[in-house]
Amino acid sequence: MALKPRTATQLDVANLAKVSTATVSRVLNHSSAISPNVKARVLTAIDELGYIRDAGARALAMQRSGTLGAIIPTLNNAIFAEGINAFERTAQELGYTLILSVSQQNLDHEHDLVIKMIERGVDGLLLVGNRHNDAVYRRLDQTGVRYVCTWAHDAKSLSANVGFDNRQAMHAVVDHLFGLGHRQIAMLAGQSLDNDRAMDRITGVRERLESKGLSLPANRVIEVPYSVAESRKAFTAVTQKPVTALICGNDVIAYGALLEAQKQGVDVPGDLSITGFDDLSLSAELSPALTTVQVGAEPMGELAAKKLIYAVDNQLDVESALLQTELVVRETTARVSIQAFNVLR
Amino acid sequence: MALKPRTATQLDVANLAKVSTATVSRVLNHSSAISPNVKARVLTAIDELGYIRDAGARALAMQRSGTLGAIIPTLNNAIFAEGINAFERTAQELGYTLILSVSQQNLDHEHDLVIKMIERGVDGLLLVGNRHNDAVYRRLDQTGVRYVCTWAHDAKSLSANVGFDNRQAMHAVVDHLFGLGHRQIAMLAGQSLDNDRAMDRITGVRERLESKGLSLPANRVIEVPYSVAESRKAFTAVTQKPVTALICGNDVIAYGALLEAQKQGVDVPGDLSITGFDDLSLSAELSPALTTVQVGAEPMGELAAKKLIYAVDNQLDVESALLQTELVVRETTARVSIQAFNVLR
DNA sequence: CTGAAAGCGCTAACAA
DNA sequence: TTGTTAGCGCTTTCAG
Repeated sequence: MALKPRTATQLDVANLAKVSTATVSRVLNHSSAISPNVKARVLTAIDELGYIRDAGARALAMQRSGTLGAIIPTLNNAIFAEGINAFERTAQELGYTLILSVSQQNLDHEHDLVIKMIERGVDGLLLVGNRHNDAVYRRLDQTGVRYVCTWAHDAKSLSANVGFDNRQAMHAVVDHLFGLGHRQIAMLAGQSLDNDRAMDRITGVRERLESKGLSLPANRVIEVPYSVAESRKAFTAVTQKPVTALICGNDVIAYGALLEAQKQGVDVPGDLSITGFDDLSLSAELSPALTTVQVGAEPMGELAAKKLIYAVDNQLDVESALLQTELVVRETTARVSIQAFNVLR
Repeated sequence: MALKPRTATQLDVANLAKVSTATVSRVLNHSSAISPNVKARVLTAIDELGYIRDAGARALAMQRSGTLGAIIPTLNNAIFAEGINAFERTAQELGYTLILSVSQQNLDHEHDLVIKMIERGVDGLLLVGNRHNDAVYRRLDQTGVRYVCTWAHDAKSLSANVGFDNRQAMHAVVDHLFGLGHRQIAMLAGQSLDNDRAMDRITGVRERLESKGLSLPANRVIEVPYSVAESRKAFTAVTQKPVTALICGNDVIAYGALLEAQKQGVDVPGDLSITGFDDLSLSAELSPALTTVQVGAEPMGELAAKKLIYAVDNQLDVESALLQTELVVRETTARVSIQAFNVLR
């Protein structure tokens, strides 16, 4: 069966049921009252022909596709996968279909994908972060496609945000470590190029340290890809100077730091405290269990879908929502010890 | 801006450029030779109006959407996320857009999603596994939508398969453990309901054990959801009887077993050998590093996209491909010790 | 090389 | 309650 057979159309159904196509459309859409008799005939005809309607033609006529787009940096990061999983599930429940594209963390590429999404006629679009090419905003405004930026929340943003405040979340981390007596703090951050969330996390750490009279000099922060292996490689360099606490850009990076510390015989949290960000499900299971920031990717994905669809369905602007993060203190952070872990180890 | 502004159409471009819509279509599709002068006028008009074409209308006219569908059990499993990430990337590179739906591991739900995919006019469809409702196969044949079943390979399957042999992969695991002297083997499997891959892995273990004169009685295999926490809970029960080796349905389950063993003071691999399945990137980093089966989700996703698109573009049947899995022996498996780990621990 | 016109499958007035 | 008739925005013969 290499040739695409011509499938039944509404017209075929109409002919078989001896009604007009308009009537078929009506029973399919429950749009107006239909006599039981006619309705039954139509339903039978549909069944008999195995008719499946053409959503594309429908969208063309209705000027509404029933699809939502989502453009994310990568799927190879459990936290994005979890958020999109929830977004898709919610969209599905509310009658929408998901079109998904991955930008590979490249904003120019993201722009091209936005155009493609508009071509596809998505009714709403999910984007990650608050940093996008100007052309993206221009196109979105021009076409009136509603969109929501997630994984971040900036009160000053002109776009709708359903997300959390990355900087503030890091403030809580710094406060926690400071309260435990840590003064020698370094950071293993995510790569900030084209990534405002990673940037905000660095900024959050830095500004909070400075507000306490400390600092985060450039040589105390190393940026790495979100990967355990890469994180391990950078661990030694970032702990070269005396360091009692290491703040990681996300949980995956923290796993790398923790595993490498253990391999090098550095006691966590005795010699070194480590924190993560995301609270992946594994983080609670490790030993020592990881102190981290819970971001709630699942509720975020769900809420983003709801807000977006509500706006689309009611022709309103998308509403923002600020989600709260929570510092989850577990076993990788402890009061700084007398003989702090240092370069002499 | 709550109202969707009317956006420029091909007709607007045509008017501004003083040509016919057919010409606009031609320059957009590079379909036939155009005089440089006319082409320039069209391009200018497009730019001036910020024209973006309507893929839906295009699909209706061409009877081809340029989209690929994918229906997967869940995204909350790194291995699926990785496979889909590769599938999407490849589709994108070849000019296709991905429509993604999650079936939540429910075959009836999957059927509904297949119908929706057909409504959307996908040119090709990716499915996971070889077990689907009869109606799914019927609809797919009826409409002529090409599809490929992944994450499994069965030479007897009537559908195209791009995947690996789950049973055979487990044979290698059993052989490995047997070679190390293990005779008391139990299994912490994935849930086999609506999941032929999980089922095949159990079958693979069982048939290989039996071929060696051993057995896998029902009380030696416990099925658990793919979650570290759930796996930990089941660990004690499955190791109740004397057991020297534990085969896990995937890496996540193996993580749970490993962590719980460590917590209970069971030495791995001294007292108990543990194996996983998938070879997630973390598996190589743990200590002890996990012995597992590498399945290559990334090349599989890529190949599935290529095979599917090739078939669509050339009106051919989709070709199957059998991918090889590889047993990666690391540190969680070892020769069975004299005083085997047993119920007396 | 370019234009005119038909039509992809559906919905939405407007009539009846 | 039902049918008729325009399109929705695009591609594609067929002429010229």
